[in-house]
Amino acid sequence: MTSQAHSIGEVAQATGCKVQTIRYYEEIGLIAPNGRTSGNQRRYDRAAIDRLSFIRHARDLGFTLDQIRDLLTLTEQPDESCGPADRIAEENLAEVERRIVQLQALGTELRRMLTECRGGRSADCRILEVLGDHQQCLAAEHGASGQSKGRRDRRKKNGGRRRPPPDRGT
Amino acid sequence: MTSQAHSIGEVAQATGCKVQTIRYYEEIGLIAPNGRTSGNQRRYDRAAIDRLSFIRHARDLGFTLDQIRDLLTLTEQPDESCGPADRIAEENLAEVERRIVQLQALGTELRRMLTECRGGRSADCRILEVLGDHQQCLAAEHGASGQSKGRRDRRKKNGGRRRPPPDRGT
DNA sequence: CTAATATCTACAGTGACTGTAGGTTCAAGA
DNA sequence: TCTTGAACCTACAGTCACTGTAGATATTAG
Repeated sequence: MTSQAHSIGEVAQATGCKVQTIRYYEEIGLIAPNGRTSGNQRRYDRAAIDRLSFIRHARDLGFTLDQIRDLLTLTEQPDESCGPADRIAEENLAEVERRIVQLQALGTELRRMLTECRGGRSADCRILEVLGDHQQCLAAEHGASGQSKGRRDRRKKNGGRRRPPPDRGT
Repeated sequence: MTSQAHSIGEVAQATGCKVQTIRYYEEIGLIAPNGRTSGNQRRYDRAAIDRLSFIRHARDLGFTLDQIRDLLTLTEQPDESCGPADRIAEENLAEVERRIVQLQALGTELRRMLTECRGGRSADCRILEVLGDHQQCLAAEHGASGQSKGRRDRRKKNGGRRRPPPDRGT
């Protein structure tokens, strides 16, 4: 009855999430363990595993964590209309379709570049040439990057250095 | 002077990059200004604008900055074979095609979820049901996509609805 | 009891930027 | 010449959705 108490490792195994990812989801408030052992280790029940499976599946389907948060709220209100869930899925589908169109344009352009350039010197390379001159690009409307913008809370104080400049004399 | 000295703002205008992005590219060693004014402001010539246009175009076509770094090196060695450029483009094309296939599977699944669920209570919602149970998912092989996009406000159910998409324009 | 394994916290790092604070420089108008 | 105010400067934090590390502690099998 009392669904057994699973360790975080078992939950990770069962859901296909990494241990760190589960802890990360906890940090941002998506899931919580039922409790802890006397030695402070997390323990989860069956419901937590289901919740995590839901999250994982939705992530695989391209939902953002914010969208998933909303979907999870909906599952907790079974008598409410599921219109919001519809809307989230629609939003997501529209985004997926936009990205497919974009990627197809990119694919076309890349294939064209590749068929036009087969060997030779860099100076004659169609790839480099096309990249250097957008005029030559057939896919006038390729804007590939899926940028994101969003927020979430606290943590992280970063001072990370990047790869140092290669220091070629310009 | 051969080529006029442009401010970073003019270059941003001309290439469609943001001012910060240009400074960021400088930080990671992709471009550098020709020099600075006595007041320490960056000045660019025509070649820098071309280089930045190249970068921007390649980014739009889905190349990573690391790939772009390699492509730029190639443009500086016009007598070398352009085989490496070919290979980078091929790599990119393969990745693009992989993503298209995945996104198409996602789209199919989302459309199916949406057509099966039209209104009703959350408790009966096919979307939430399918997400909760991977068995019900036709796209058996929708793997960790890593693709996502989204932005919205505040975590934890606030009412804050979406801002207009701040997508970087093309 | 010991050794191996699992878990804990806290933080840095990823890619490709974007945003902010607080100061400085530049160019145009009075 | 002086004064605005826009554009610029640096330095750093923050974004998404994690992943990886270090060093300490807990649990478990033998």
